[in-house]
Amino acid sequence: MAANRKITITDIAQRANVSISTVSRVLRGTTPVTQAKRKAVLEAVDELNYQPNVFARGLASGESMAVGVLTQNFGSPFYDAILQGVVQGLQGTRYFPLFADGQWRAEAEEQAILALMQRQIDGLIVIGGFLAGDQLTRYAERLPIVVVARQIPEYRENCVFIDNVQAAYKATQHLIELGHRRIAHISGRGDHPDAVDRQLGYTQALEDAGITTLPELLVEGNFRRQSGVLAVDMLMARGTTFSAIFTANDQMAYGTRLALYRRGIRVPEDISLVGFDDEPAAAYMIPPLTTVRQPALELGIEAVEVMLARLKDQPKSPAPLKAELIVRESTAMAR
Amino acid sequence: MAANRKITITDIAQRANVSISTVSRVLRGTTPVTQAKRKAVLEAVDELNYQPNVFARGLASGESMAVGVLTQNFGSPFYDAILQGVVQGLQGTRYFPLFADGQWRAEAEEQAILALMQRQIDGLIVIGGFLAGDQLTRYAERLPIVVVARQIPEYRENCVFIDNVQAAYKATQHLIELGHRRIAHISGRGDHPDAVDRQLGYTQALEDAGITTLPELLVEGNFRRQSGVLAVDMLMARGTTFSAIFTANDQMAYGTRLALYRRGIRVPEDISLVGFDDEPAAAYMIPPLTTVRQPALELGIEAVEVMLARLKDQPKSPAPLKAELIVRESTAMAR
DNA sequence: ATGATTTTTGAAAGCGTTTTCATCATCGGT
DNA sequence: ACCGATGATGAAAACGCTTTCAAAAATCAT
Repeated sequence: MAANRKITITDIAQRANVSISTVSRVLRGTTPVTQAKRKAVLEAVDELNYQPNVFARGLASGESMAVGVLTQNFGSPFYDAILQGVVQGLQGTRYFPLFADGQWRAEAEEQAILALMQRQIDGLIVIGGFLAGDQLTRYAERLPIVVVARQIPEYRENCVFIDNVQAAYKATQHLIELGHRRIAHISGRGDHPDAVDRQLGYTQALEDAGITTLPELLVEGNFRRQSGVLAVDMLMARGTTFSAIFTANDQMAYGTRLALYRRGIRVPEDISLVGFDDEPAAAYMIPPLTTVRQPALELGIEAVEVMLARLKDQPKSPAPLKAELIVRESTAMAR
Repeated sequence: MAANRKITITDIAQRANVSISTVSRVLRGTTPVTQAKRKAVLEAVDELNYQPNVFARGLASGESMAVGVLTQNFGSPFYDAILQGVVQGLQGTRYFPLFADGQWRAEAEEQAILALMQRQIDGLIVIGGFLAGDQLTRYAERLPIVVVARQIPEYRENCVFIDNVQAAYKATQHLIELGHRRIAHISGRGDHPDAVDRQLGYTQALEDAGITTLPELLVEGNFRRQSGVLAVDMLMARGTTFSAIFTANDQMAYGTRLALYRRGIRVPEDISLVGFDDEPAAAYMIPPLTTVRQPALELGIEAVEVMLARLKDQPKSPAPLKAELIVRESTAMAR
């Protein structure tokens, strides 16, 4: 039971009475091998509990059987849900995911990508992020990249995302249908495409309903909880009135909710609140949050599909995924 | 700018006018090399933007410079915080983390470990999990393992964890000091050591205060939000009364909170609630949750330290880390 | 200077696979 | 039976690095 020498392909070859080439062939299934030998090899593999050495394989074949996954931050519920999808999608394939995080900073992101590439990844899945589009397309010349939850115009064929404008439109529309007229919007970081698209959806919905957009009802957040509370402070300081708030993600909705709670403002009686993402926690907010569900898991899975297809040299366009409004208890008719 | 052939150590050697052995030596710093050559090599590396091939390295040296990190579930805030610590701790070292998740199932956990080992990891950090202790020690014969947020008696020297009994004791004591006498406890999975320790702390605190532990105030959850709401249903169905609830983690506290909200029971006016973990979201619960803060980030960082020390063959015992009670607004004096 | 050490260096032998290439066996057609 | 094709197989050459070993160069004591 001690640390007996690592067993290699040579051991298998001897045991099965064939050459190592043959062993390799049955293992990879690249070239036909007679039944008898095939069987002998497989048995030997089984008996000796042989595990091919990934490094030797990678070195010889040039393939790492690894796909890099760049997220922004472990612990962000929405991103993590996508991660889960990726893991799920990769399950059962011969590929292994290598994760790295970009910490919401283009620079860190770039470093992470470099580290992943140094690890010889065969492909890269980028979840969100801030890295400039052209930078990304530059890397894409070196290896297949698919981008999730973000849209890069010049690289559209490999982007898996939902229509943020439309999704935000729906959310706003819901509020309008409930009779709200003065609807505040707490947006995401202005340099983030998702943020601008969601704000656009908000504006359009208002416009289509003949409601003029008021700048004093708009405040820019940064997608984090804390910025939700700050945003409410800001809104209050401005002294404007409003009966509903639409935040560009759930996290900021939680912050908003807390700020309102502190002021004794009830949700949804006094103010209706709608978020964006439908993180698992949204259903447990007090009161449960009305929000736009992004199919995060599905996004992750789809990203893997697209990636695998490209790795197989049979490119496939991402299937369109739709966001859906989930009405819970944080929204009510305007008084 | 096309995909010019990958540059290798040989290119550097030529450019710097030395042998590849010398290049390898300056890169690894294993053997002294004269200033002049060293400089030449470094320049060549820089000019050609050379990146060593990890596979070739791993194959030749037998080291992968990768450490496996087994988590239970991306997306669990507490586990993710530890993950962050690990990432942070690894930053700047030559090691790269390889993540895998065990999905809260011993079987999946084992598979994940196998997959990681196949990737030739130099060490393994296991975060929590259910894999039997002896199983784990068996793997530990093959490569260095350090366990975080879990205590395995026979492997104590490599476990980084906090004293759950004491931490739960503090939480319960806090409730007692506020005048609560009938305190319910929603525990974690009975097969999880953390769960039993926390319950033990709860029982002891009660005992020390001369309060008898009532079985009807105890209900077993599974650490997930949903089980918090189920637990409250259960408690209610039993028809017992209580003025406070201590849940074995924050997630269940959220579920509990929601169940109470649905019944129109106020927190903390009617019932005080305390959680465990202090996930970032706890501060944003309505009302902000009193909870026991586990130093998750620090746990992760410490785990890495211990691992790196072992990898350097200079074993180091984990530093003790303490949990801390964070009093917020979900607890109040008993009426 | 000289020989004995010590340092620095290059050649070459792995590391465990994959894959090309040549060989050998097998097979169908005549 | 015999020839050309076809298929299965093994030998050996990569893959890009580390590391041992021995030679060459530098250093030291005398």
